[in-house]
Amino acid sequence: MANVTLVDVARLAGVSVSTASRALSASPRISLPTAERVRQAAADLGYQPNLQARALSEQRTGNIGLLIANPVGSSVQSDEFFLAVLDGASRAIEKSGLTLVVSTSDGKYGGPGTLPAMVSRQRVDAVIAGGIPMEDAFVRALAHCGLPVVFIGRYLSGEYLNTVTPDNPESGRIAVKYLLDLGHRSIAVLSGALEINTFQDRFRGAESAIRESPVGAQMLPLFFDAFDEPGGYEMVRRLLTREGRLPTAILGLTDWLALGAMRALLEAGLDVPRDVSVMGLSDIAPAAVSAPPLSTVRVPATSLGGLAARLVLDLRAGEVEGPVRIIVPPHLVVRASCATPGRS
Amino acid sequence: MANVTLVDVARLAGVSVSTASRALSASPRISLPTAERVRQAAADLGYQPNLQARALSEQRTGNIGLLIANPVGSSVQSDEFFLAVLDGASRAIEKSGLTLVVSTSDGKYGGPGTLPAMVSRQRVDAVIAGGIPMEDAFVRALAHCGLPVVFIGRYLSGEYLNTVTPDNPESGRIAVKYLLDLGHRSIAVLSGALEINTFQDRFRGAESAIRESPVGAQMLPLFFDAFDEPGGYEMVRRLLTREGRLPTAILGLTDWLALGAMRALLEAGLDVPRDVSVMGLSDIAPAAVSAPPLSTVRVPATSLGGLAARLVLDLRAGEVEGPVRIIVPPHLVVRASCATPGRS
DNA sequence: TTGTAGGCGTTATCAA
DNA sequence: TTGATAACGCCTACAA
Repeated sequence: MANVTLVDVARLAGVSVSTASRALSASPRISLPTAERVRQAAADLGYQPNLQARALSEQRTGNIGLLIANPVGSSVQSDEFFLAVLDGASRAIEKSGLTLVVSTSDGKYGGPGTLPAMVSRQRVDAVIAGGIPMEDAFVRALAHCGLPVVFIGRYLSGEYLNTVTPDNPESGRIAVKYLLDLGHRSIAVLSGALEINTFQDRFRGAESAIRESPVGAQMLPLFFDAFDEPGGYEMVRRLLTREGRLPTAILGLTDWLALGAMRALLEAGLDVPRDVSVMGLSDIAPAAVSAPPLSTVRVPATSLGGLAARLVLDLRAGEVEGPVRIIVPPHLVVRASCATPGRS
Repeated sequence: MANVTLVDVARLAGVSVSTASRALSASPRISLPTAERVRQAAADLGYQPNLQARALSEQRTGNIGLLIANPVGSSVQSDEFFLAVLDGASRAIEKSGLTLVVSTSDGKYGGPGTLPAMVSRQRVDAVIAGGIPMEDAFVRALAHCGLPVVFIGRYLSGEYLNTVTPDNPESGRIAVKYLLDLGHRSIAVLSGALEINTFQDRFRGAESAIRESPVGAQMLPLFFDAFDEPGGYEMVRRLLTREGRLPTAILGLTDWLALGAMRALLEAGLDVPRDVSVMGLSDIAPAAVSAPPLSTVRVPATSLGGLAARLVLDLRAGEVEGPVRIIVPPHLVVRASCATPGRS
């Protein structure tokens, strides 16, 4: 039953190929009885259209590319984040009968002609691109490749791209507000480099929450190149060795940063949350099972994938003009790593 | 430069299309000068073959499917495991000019005709399937779909399938041997259900290491349906409430199991590794940063993906007959969660 | 409403 | 060694 073609269907239904084609594509210029007869024949034969042939004829592949710029082992961003994105995208794309083509990429731009193979070899109609380590030049090149491109969690200031991003400023704000509400007035914020706009946005959100708060509060910003667990650990190690009072709360702009911070604190004999509260941002799996479980702000990865897929599908179909920006709201996840300060 | 076809190349080189085709496919029956001329023309024009057309002509798609049966949020198996597999597969497949098509799947078999869309719609030439929650019936149906299929980490006893699996018995053995060498003589083993052959194999390996050891040692097997972090936690909670001496070491047949065990131990005021040693199996990211960092046995996920891809490519090319079983060796990763017993 | 014919870009067969 | 020519399976004017 593998090689049933439209010719077979047409023959069985006693019509020509073109009629069969029209009947199956629900074209208007067809009589109801013939349409029904063709559909029946197709069903009986177990006909499946050859998508390669259709692609050739329709001048488009029916493939949507997903580019994952997330070198394994970098732990730069949670791996589960991308698997969730992939899951969301996969469902949405399959539902509309298209195919998801995936490629990992280093996200680096090595001059003209260095576009991902799926793009340069014309294997896809549109692409979804995600991953923090994408270089600006790479993003720019990709954005102008001639295909609809939707970026997840990444944008270029001053350029209009199709993007689906978590509301990063809001997530920073939510985190700080929560700490403020608990009564903290001295909060350290652990961030990756501000060149990465995810951090810039989260940081600004955190900052604005402090600024706009009626209660006076102090923020101690700390930056580091590595925004993974060891990075958070290292930052807090340094924090511990310096003079003066410790902040009563530490916010990691990434769960891994927060987890690293917690490790350093615990190792120094401090109690979390009694001595210092620790707050994360992302809600990756380890956050739920750390000791103590990490309070954090959840970024909905599966939604991001699904939304990006639907957007890119609309763009491909020409039903949406673009550029489009979709912003997905985060929400607070309270666990056990934060408490009211000052009981030490 | 998008729509340069072979016709354009042929015209520029002053030859016919068929000659151009042969020249570029490095066919033997071609003169060196013409071949060179054609190649030059192709390069000048930035020619990229239309793979849809090629697929149509060659009667195969040039797509390799990757099926990921790993419902997000189940934390059944580490997500990063599959992202690593994907990364390995993606690299290998792109290197040979083919395309990776990915689909998430629930791994359930709902009767005939329930094969994944990528298979039933003939979008791929071969498939790689991975994921623990795959049902036996699903595996069987997939294995007989008529395409070459390689399973990662999954097999059916009594059936010959193409598989790429970590050496599960060996990993169990390595873990237990390490504990034995440290001097432990009473080891609890935390396992998921033995119906899942991954656990059966790991468990048997652990068992055999105990049995074959010249020193007498006792093993306390514990089983549970959930093999995630809460599962490990729960098992050790129960272990702690019962009579008698505690084992001096606990082996989780999954890192998450071990991490859960560690949490229960720490919560009960016990010290790891002074009071009880804890050992994992997998080496997922959180293992490296738990407190204390988890000693474990590493399962090389990226290699699994790469090997599966190369195997499925060979199968597709008919260069390998099959069924083929590839077994990948694990290795010990020593961190800080295990120590010599009896100093409590 | 239906059928005929041409084209999408490749590869493969068969003469020349 | 090369060049017509015919598939591959589908879609879509255009004609009937």
